[in-house]
Amino acid sequence: MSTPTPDQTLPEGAFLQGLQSLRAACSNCNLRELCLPVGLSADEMQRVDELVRTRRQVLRGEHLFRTGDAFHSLVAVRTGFFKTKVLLADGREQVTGFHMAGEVIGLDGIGNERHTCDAVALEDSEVCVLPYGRLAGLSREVEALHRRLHQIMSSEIVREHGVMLLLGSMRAGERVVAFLLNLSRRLAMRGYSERDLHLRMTREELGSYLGVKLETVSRALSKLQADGLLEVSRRNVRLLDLPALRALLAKSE
Amino acid sequence: MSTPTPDQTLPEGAFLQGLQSLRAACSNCNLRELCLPVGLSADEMQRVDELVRTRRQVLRGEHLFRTGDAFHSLVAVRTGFFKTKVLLADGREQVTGFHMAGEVIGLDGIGNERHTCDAVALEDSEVCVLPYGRLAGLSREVEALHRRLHQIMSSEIVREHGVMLLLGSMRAGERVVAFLLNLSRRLAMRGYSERDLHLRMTREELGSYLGVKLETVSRALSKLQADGLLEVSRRNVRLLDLPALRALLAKSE
DNA sequence: CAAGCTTGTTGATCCAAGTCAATGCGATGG
DNA sequence: CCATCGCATTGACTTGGATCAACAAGCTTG
Repeated sequence: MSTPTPDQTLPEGAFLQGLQSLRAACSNCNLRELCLPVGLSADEMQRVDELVRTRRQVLRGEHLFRTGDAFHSLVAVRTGFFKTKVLLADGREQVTGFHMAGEVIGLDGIGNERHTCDAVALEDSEVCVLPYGRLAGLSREVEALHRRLHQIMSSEIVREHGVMLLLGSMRAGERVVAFLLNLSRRLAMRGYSERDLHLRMTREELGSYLGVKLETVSRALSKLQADGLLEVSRRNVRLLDLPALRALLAKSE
Repeated sequence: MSTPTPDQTLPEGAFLQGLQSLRAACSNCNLRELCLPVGLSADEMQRVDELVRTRRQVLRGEHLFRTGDAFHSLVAVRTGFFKTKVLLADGREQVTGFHMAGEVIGLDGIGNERHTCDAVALEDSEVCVLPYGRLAGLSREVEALHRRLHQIMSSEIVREHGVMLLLGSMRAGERVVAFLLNLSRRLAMRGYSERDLHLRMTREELGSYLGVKLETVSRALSKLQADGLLEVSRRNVRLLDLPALRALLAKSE
């Protein structure tokens, strides 16, 4: 795996059992600047720690939840990578998002106590389980947490507006570029290179997300490579000319 | 206007000034079973009444808010019809939703205190202004309101998943049918006919929402009419065979 | 009520992306 | 170490929807 892992702090076999609880705390998690506890004071974060006890391992290909599952918890991605997808009656599926460390999934379940989409790990991953009832309860006591929850949901709405714009108004090549730049930005926020991307999904999954066929994704990438804007080798993409890529989106070619 | 108005309870020129506050109350609003106060007890609803004082008239074509505007309030549509849209740098726009009585708009602004889309009235409308700060404050005291706010945001996320499915995985004809059935259901929930629809948007706006061109919308409607599934006359649509229309979506043709 | 908009319909043509098919290439496992 | 399998690429051909264009049908407005 060519990508560095952000999580080197915690030896897998911590020999003091007591360390387990410390291990599952937001307070000393390196994602705390990105994840649920943004905007919380040290005190407040400790109160959140008390309910974020459970971590869960999800292996590549496993479902975190499925459409129809009862909703109990949100989950924050700690390591790894997920896709969420919705299904049409005849089996067609639409990937609605890709989710990485520090992002919260499961918001769709709050409304009617059932999940309305599937979440699948695209690589071996670890998530923090956030029991919704307790989270909601605490958020009525801790204003910053209340705000943060609203903010997370609102941001998800805004993100989806962006996807709708992409699906409804862009051509295939633009969609691919928009996706790559979005991924680049999210990786940069986490301290990774904004130029060297390792795609965690197949061309088919990416195509589903972008509303095009896998061959179209492949051709779009080849075209961008031919134009000298990036290098592709299977799932590794190096963005060679970020300004030019951004310009492709700024004005419609 | 061929559509009945749901609001016949309140004479425009109420002669007792005191009635104004009563007028702007959720407690005696006929939309209370659909709108913000769903799930609230009578007592709780009265507490919400105290912050939902302001109504605002928005004329056809007027903006309720614009991208970049500072965010202060959510708004609940009381009468009328709105579209929300996002813009691309080069001017292309994507309609992200159509909003009718009882629906709450402006959730996109919570995340970063600025609106990220435009909301425009498609007919003369009236909205209830819900000052966000006070709403958030009250929701920390009134648990049912807290739950309801989360539910509204979650439902919006789920709605958008549906639009992504539509934009990413359906063909033009299916998109039009999905839209009509969705509108039909929402009208039925409000006590209107599920068969007689009056579209409030142009073919172009509908096309933008559906990710196709206006001519394609027009052709799809003509095709459905030729097949005997509905009648179209400009903006009036009568659904003649709801089961058949639903079947078009259930299995891919 | 005629002139001029805006909106909607329909036809003819074109092209971006879909479909179908062959090939390549890395990983995995017997 | 070779066979297999899943994933990706590329080419040839097709097609659904876009584009361009003409026209119709309501509305405004003078």
